[in-house]
Amino acid sequence: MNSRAFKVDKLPSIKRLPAYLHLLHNLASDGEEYVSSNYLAEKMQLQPILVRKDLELTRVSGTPRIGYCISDLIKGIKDFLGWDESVDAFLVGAGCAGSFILGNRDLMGVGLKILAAFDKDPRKIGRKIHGVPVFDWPRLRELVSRTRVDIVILCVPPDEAQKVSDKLVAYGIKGIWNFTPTNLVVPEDVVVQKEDLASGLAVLSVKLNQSHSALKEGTFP
Amino acid sequence: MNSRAFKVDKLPSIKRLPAYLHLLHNLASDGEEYVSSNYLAEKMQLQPILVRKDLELTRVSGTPRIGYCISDLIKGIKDFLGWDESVDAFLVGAGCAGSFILGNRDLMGVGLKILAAFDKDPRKIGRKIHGVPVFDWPRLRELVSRTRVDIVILCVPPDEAQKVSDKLVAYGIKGIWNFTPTNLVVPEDVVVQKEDLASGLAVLSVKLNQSHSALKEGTFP
DNA sequence: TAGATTGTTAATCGATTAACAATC
DNA sequence: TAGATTGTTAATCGATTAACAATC
Repeated sequence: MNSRAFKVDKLPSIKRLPAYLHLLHNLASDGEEYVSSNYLAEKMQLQPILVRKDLELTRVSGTPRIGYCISDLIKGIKDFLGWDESVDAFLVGAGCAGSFILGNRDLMGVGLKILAAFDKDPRKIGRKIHGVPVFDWPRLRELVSRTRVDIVILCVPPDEAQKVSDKLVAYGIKGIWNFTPTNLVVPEDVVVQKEDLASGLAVLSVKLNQSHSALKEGTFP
Repeated sequence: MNSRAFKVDKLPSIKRLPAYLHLLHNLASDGEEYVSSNYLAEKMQLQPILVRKDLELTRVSGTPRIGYCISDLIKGIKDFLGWDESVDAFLVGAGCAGSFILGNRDLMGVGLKILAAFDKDPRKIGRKIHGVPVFDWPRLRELVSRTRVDIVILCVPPDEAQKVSDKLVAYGIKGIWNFTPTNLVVPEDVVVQKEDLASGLAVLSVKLNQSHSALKEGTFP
């Protein structure tokens, strides 16, 4: 049971790495050379010790009194994530979700390069969205086999998601970034990362409710 | 330190609630009345016992041999999240991120109702995006005070995020759903939920790398 | 009744935090 | 040197899992 899901160590730390990367890029473009765990912790609202633990993943070591070398950290994080070279991906379904990703891919710190988008809508085919060409669905098979891309960003309507996923798997795709609310069933050598916006909203809702009632009860500072 | 961040209990469970809700809605529309923790666990790739623990949050109790009453669970989850009535929100910045949310809001299981969007782009103002009217930025202040909305979905460019956030706070907004990569600084009675797409990509990247090397080394089943 | 499923209590596991030594 | 910051080791905390009793 669940042996099929890749057990990855230190998932919470891994999830924080891109945020560190973003801060580090900002610092680097400000001309800074070193950064302390304290600084990163303050910006991200974490404990400094947690930051140091997280950065251990990169195998980069800091210098007491000085901090970590920013360019080393950037390299270290990218290296750890496999973002040293760009991550090539296709986008399937070029609706709102799709163009959201397309519009945000530079925010992801160079990690993501979307080579092509695929859609059924004839009005989109042949055009470009955010600089990425949109192809007709049938061309996906051919392009997958030609280009060695192994991530697909899945942004189709929920009721088509499983069907499309099955095809992607048949074409040899090994990683699916799933933006649909559908729980996909895939073979064990395929990795699915499901993105669920609603869970963020759930957290926000609960926190707001709690802060409201804390206010009412006067337990709030 | 960090006393300012609302400490919320059982965050992982809370994050899973919307996914249960989605499954339950599907089941309900198929005419099902009861569901077992086993079924939900299988769909979401979790252990059944974890599902039962999660559902404890709702205070709904199941019946041995039969399972949980689906409509009770739906009500229980919505109630716990404060989604029994719709969550009213404004969208600030109607770019790609914005229209992504607008396009996906029905997927969130009724939780979210976006009353209005605000943008600086004169071409968008006065039009509707996914049925939501787009207003000029200056009208935000007035509408916030008139409508009792307390969530804003923040989708502006990263370098404007802090400035806009300051204004929102000044207008009395208590919850910000932050889709920018900027680490916002806000007073302690304001809740910020930051959404970071890149962290999902990080997890996917690491899992893919691991599965590749497992394949090479033959450690993969 | 027998068997399936929930719910409770305890055990384990992993993430975060604390304490402090090492080092520049 | 003194002091700031990293890095190590142990402690704590919370989430998940296991075992099993309760119950329909």
